[in-house]
Amino acid sequence: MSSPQVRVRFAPSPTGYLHIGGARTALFNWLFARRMGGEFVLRIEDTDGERSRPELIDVIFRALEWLGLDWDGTPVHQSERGHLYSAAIETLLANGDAYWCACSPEEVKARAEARGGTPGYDGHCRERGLGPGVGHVVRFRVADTGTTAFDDLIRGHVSFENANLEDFVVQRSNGSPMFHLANAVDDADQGITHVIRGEDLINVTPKVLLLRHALQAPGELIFAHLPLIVNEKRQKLSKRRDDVSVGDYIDRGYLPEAMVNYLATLGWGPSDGVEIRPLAEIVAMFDVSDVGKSGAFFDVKKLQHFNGEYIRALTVPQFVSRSTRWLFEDAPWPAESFDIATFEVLAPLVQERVKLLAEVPSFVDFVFAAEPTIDEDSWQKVMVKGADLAVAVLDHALVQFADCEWTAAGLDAALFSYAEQHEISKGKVQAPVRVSVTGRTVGPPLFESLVVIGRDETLRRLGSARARL
RNA sequence: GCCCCCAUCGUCCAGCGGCCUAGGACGCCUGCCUUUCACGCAGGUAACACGGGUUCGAAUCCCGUUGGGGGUGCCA
Repeated sequence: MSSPQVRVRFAPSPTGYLHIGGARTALFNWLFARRMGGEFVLRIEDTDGERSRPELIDVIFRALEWLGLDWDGTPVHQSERGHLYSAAIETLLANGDAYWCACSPEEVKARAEARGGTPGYDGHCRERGLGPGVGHVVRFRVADTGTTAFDDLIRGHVSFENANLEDFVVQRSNGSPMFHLANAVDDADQGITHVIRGEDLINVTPKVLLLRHALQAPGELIFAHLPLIVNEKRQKLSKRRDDVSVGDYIDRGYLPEAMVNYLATLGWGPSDGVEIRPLAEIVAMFDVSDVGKSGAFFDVKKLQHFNGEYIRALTVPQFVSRSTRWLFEDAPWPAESFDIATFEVLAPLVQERVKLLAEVPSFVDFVFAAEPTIDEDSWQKVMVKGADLAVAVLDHALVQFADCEWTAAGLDAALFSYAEQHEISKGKVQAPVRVSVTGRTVGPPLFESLVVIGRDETLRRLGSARARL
């Protein structure tokens, strides 16, 4: 009757914000679950009371929601399941699979150095028959011989010599469980079938396997270790040195569709080579065993390209609505001078020019600010080095714009009559007007911009710039 | 040090023994379009780390070397 249901989990630790690596792990778990018609559940791994910051849990949930990775059921918090871990530890102790250890971290380290620098616990308390006590931890007894191995969906057969595994801690001296233990217990308790996680955790897999075996966990857990996402130096992305907070990408105006799509191309790629495509298609094509093995560089330039594509694919109303946040928060103009209807006129022109939503204000600031912000390089190039032409063009525009038809076509005819008369390229002729009115050499199409600004203000800015020459 | 993993253009992916003169995408360069920028379009640049095998045949399989990464916590 019950076909083997697939159930995967994303298990963030609330010691920081959701970062790019975590988002990718969550995404691949989600893709696998949705592809297999299984479940994707969340587990908050907050066994380390000192490092966990409860307030971050909600931040992580919101980032997942932003990405569109919906989860099944109610998230489980390890901090509320202490009894399960305690019971497991009791079992291990009772069966002789674990023992109490009174060695402090300093002692363990000192003995390791005395041995010749090989790190790790030496089994000092293995046969001492110790019981609970202040500063005592519980260690798992790893067999001295044999191997612990597993077949990874991505990496194939991976095996470890037990002799290279130390007797690791399963319960801290403060009584809280270590994550391997909580992990083994929860995966079994929650009926997890597949563990898809970063390769940085591949070395703890034998510990979890040993624990599961000792605890007689039912079924077999299938692992898939994802290649790490790396920085330009090909090192694992780090919160300290790299720009990895998903929240920061939200603030810069990346679209979640673009982020998720891009993340899906890191370590995996559709066989037909079409990278930018709807999530539903990715779900349909996804297969964990097709995931690559080597680290993938997080290329922001390529992410931006994806984002630009997604922005341009938006309808104009969608673009306007998605941009609003950047139009009101920290915008480079007084809030009261902003007018959404005016923005809507320019929106289509801005939409095809930005790669990030956060860039939107810089394309329309000259409309809402009292004065254009003059870009020095632009001014130098057009108004100083090209002063002669600038003077002539501005004088021409000042006259022509005073009574021409105030439409893009009317302005075009009025200004470019100068280009025709003097056989100068339109590009050169429009530059002084653009810099005078918008402050820069680049921006949305000029005449549409002037229409929005209005005749009076355009003439005022033209006159003001002319006076500076 | 020890353990584990990895190795195709600068980057991401395709390639799963012959279809490879190695394909697509980003980036970069050139041109076209054009009132700037951007978009779009047309081109170009550029890779199977090295050495041995296996095979009629290897980017694809095996071994080694080199290089890179990860782990080595009473963090996860």
